[in-house]
Amino acid sequence: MELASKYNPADIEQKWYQYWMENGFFSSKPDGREPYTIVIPPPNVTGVLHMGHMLNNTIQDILVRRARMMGKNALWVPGTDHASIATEAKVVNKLAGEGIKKTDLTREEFLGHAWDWTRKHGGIILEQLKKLGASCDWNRTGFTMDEVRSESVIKVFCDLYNKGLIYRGVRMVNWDPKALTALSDEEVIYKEENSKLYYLKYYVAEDDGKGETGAEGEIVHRDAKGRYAVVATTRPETIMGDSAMCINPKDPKNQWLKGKKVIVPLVNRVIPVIEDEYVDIEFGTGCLKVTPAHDVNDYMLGEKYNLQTIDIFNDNGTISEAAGMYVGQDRFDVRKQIAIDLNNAGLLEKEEAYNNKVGYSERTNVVIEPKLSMQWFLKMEHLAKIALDPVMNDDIKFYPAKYKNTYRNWLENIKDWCISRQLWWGHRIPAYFLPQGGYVVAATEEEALKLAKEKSGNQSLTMADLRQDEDCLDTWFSSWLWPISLFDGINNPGNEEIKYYYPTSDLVTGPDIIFFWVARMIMAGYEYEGKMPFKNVYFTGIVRDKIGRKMSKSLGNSPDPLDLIAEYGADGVRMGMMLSAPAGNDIKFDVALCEQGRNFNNKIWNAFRLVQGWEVKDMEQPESAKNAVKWFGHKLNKTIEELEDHFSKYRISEALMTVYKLFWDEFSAWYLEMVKPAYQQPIDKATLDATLNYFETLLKLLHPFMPFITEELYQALKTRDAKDSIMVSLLPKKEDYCNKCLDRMEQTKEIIAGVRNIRAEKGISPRESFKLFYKGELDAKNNSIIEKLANVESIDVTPANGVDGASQTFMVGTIEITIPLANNVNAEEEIKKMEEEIKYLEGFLISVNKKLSNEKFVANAKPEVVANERKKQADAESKIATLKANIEKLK
RNA sequence: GGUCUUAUAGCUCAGUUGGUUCAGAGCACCUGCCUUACAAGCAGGGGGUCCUAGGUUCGAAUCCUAGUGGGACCACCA
Repeated sequence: MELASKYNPADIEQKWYQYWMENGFFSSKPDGREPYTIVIPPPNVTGVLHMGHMLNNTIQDILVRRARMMGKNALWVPGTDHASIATEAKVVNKLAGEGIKKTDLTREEFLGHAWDWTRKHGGIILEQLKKLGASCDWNRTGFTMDEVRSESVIKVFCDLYNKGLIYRGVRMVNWDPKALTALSDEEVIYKEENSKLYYLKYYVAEDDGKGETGAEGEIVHRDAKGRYAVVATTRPETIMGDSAMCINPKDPKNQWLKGKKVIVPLVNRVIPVIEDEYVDIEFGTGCLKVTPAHDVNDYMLGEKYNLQTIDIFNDNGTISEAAGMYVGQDRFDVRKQIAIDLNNAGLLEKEEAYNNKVGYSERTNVVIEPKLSMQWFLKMEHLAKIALDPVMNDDIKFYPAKYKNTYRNWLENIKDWCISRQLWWGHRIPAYFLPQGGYVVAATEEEALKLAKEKSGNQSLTMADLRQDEDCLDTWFSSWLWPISLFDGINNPGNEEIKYYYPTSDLVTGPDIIFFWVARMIMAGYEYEGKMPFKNVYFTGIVRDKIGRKMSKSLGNSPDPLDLIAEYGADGVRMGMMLSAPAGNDIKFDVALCEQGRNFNNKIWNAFRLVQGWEVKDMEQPESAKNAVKWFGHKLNKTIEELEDHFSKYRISEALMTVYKLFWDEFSAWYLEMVKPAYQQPIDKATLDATLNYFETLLKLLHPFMPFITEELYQALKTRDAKDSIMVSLLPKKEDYCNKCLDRMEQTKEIIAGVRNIRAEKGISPRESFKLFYKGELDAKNNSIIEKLANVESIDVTPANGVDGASQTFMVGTIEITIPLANNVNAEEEIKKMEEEIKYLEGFLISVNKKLSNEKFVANAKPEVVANERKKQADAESKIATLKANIEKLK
């Protein structure tokens, strides 16, 4: 059957994925083999595939497919994350579109909608991963909120509570006024912003009207209304919450304010001036307004000096009743308005442009409000301690290692983790409040009731008397158990699966979640399994567009991965991703790389077309083919060795490039040309068999990178058993190879290239054959190959008196090759060329001689280095002599 | 402000303990070819002050110092 000259991936990808699934090649059960385990970083359940996922999952698939083909029991566990805030926000939006407010629904009703949404959109991303070729064991698909995982989360919460590591209290937390929930520190992203610094007048209360000029250095502001202090603030809308003004006691310019009281502008409340060294004398005017309810540092001052805390914001970021003014208006509207009002009242001294950093919610992208509230916290000191050393001493290896620093830095400065969220979509906190106050923590209602009875001494309590905490847990409080909970290690400690698959082998993820997820998994791993959760962590880069911008929806610079797959094939896209993705570096993605991937697929396809068209005949194996077969065997083994080295260092893009060159340059451009019979001529059986075997080996080496085309050709190469597949075949083990043979072939290639070069220069057709002479140590083993590929009719030693007539020479190492050319030589040109080379060699010789005449060099350098220089010297001298002789002859 | 990281061809990057394998690869580019597997191809070719300035050394892309320009993370700025 005639095959198309272009490979069409669409035809086969679906077919083979189906085949793999039907035969259960992805699934794994514990057995006697060495396990190799990866757990997927669970994508958001309602998310869609983006380029970051493509990169991440391609790498995981390459690793797991390779491990499988190395005979390990390879398991890649897929799953999704319930993504508390993100999903809840989506559901709230969707309901809003239908005119339903979350506040109009009961918790149960809302969760009903959320589950509907999850069922509808959940798993789309997993289907997309299948298009990419991901070899996940789909039967094991987990979800952070399914039964097993939920039970694990609750159990762990109770355990940590009972260990005294979880506590509840009022603290200043990051409040998201859109999602209406607290966030952890890690969920706040600080962004540079061009804002304004407002200078507000705080008049001194009970001013005597006269006042004194300040002592030297003091700045005393005074106008018709009296003396005043100036406070610089970026947030004038918070003045309603002011409860003090603070100066640095050592600040000379504000000495006059000591002990005074000042009046909050517009609000007209009188507040004290306090002194604390926290205040930066250099900043603004050295006067700080203290708003304990709305700033972390002010909160500390408030605690220290026992100041009143006035919470002027509602949860949604509007001004509360407590403010007394602007009630119900949005905080940013009020900022604008209050500046106008202050100005009109003569209370705004000036405005300045100012650059500062503002915290935004990672999920909803609204400005975070520091807010005092009652939350649940996990103490981190103990957990940080057990997680630090294993990474620092490389029990768990980071690739690239530079992230060890980042990791240590975070762990050494860690703060307690706020784990409660004022959301419904998530694991509800298993704390139950008693009617008379206090609470109990328990995994089930029954236990809770029992504990409540004990605690209250009231045996007649019923469930109806208990009220479960409304909050749910931070999403990461479930993700951090992922490598354990996927094997049910929390609920069934020491079960067969957790014993076999844990610790997992490699984790592939982005550095952006090193704190959110990686560090916390390590904590949970040691706390609950007493062992690391994974042995190696491969941090991918961020996928950027080709001019370096982060890919984002708003920029519209992110291609749809499925469109790419449709255009270039999954294999082509996988290769495109990997070509540009050294570990840890950001990758600049360019569709041109997918094109390169597609072209490579086509190259493989066409190599197959050639091979499958050969007719075998009972005939002797030509000398050239025999030598080619031997050589390629060595080449293959050497490359396998290189590949193993690259993989051991997680240099995956280099590994790919190595196979790429092996297939394209060595196999297609050289080997196949060497063994290829003339057009429509048959091939001998030995060569054909060897070639088919090599082809199969190459497909195996390529398979982890390009699963689809390799399966297609593996199956087409020869008749296979019913349930055979390349993906469960074994990679060849590295065997010894002969370096001398490899070197010899490199020399052979150079000679062939030299001859081709002369043809190109002189415009001689490849069909015109000629004789070749050489001087020097040429190993004759590959002569038949030279004859074939360079179209040379004979190879002989150059006669002592040279070649008759015109000729052309070139050097390959120390061997001088001469080709007689009847009428094609321009003597002058040749002489000129040779003279140029002599000039270069003489310059080279001078530098070598200089080195060798340097006594210090000869004395200090390693003997082999000196010997090398001597050899260089000798070689250069002999080359010069040869060239000079040739010039003489031409003259 | 602190910590870390990085600078090599037009682009993306390799370059291990300093020394013939040290100035490389892929892509892009230029020239010639529709040569019966492949123009998504074949054969050739050009291209770099290894960021700058010092230093160590017989010898530096490689080690040290400083500077400049990227990048990342952390902290803080009222």
